[in-house]
Amino acid sequence: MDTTASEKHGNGTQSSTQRAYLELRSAIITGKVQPGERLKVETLKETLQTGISPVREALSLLTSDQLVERLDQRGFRVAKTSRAQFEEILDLRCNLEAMALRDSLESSNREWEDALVLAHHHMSQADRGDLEGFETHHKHFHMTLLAACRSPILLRFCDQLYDLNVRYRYLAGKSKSYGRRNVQAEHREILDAAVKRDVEKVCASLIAHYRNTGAFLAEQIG
Amino acid sequence: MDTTASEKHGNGTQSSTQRAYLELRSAIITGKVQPGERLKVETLKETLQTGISPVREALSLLTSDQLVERLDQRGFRVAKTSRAQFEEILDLRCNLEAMALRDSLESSNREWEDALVLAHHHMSQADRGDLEGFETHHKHFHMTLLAACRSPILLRFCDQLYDLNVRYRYLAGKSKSYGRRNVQAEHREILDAAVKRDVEKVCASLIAHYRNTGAFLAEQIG
DNA sequence: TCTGAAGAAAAAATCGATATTAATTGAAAT
DNA sequence: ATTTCAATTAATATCGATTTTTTCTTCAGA
Repeated sequence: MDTTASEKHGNGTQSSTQRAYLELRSAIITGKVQPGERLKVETLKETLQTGISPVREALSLLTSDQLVERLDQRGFRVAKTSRAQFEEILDLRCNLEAMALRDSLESSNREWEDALVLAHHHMSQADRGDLEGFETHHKHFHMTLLAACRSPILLRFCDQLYDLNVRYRYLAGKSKSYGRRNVQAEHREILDAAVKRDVEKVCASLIAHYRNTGAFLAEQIG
Repeated sequence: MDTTASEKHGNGTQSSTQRAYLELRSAIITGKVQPGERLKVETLKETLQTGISPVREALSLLTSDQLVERLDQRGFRVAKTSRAQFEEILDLRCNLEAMALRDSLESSNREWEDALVLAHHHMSQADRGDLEGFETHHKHFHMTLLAACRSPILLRFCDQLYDLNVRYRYLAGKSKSYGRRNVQAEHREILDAAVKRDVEKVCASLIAHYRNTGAFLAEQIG
């Protein structure tokens, strides 16, 4: 029942803008709308069952996430993808997450460790068939790893990069099932090293994990 | 005559949203509106001489730049500042710009070198009294340094961090004039090392430059 | 047949008005 | 005097309509 942050005030309402933003973002990440596809406000208004203003605001927000491109006065379109960008994202993630991870481990405490163990447990029990469901847990595990890092801005960058990357996973992985490699073992290795606070080991394992997945996906993309 | 990217199509028009965005962003960075200050749409509509929609879109865009915060259904306000955030930004800039700089130098060519020399020249000739004018040149020099880097996303992060940082400069530097340290010499050192493609030297000089300025500003902020 | 200009159609951007929601004030009750 | 609740006020969020811009189509002229 992850009803997002906007439930702070207690009431279960969520602004139309927020709803539109989340739904559209999900559609882009999971590939329900194609890279480069034109995003017409009139069409989205129908699809998202809302008015023009929320749609435009959602699109503005997605622009900053680099998931949508704004064209002059010619509307919006889904951001294009490329092999080059995929590799760029991979490299950046390795570098930035390593930074965040070092700091996270350094300032980690018991609650963090507990949260991480749980995140791993939930991920390992998640149904691999349900790609979207599994992704939620997978992201949660990786973000929890970094969560103790004291730089919110860096965490935001990592989060953004994660989403950009997941998009490529959906793009490539629609046919082939995800997880023929021993991803489970890699996650386990990361968890164990993290619990031991073995900084160098965790960083190495995490980067290896990303590069492995990356090499596999790059192959699919072509 | 830096009339932004939206002049692509040749006609000198600029959307209201873009105008509002740039003007408001500048007002926040230069401290014309205070951190934490409420941003009422009705008021901004007057100030920016435009309608509600462009104002709201501009605010959405600024939210992603981390210059504006969105409150539930209670509008927007200027992002708060803090000593902690100032230091966070400083550290991040050192790390990310070093990354970008290494790659930029590696893939640099003659045009890049020429552009850098010019950027430095223009900065050194700019009037120090005109803070805003000088800032334009200063930013241009630092961004040109990184410009050959092949990771657009990383460059975007650096750009964003630069702006977040400049805000603190304005906040601190309104009274005391900027440049009592020998900033000129530091820039010169960076330029020379860059032209020589001495990667380690440039990175060291750049980081020293940031840390010096940072220490000075931190003192002002308190 | 090709080129280019004019007009028509489509879409985006913007505006003003309405509906919702939160903040404030003041009165009543403890 | 203080707290609570209700009514008022203010501001946000949203919508439908209008204006502006771009794109598409058609038709005249070379």
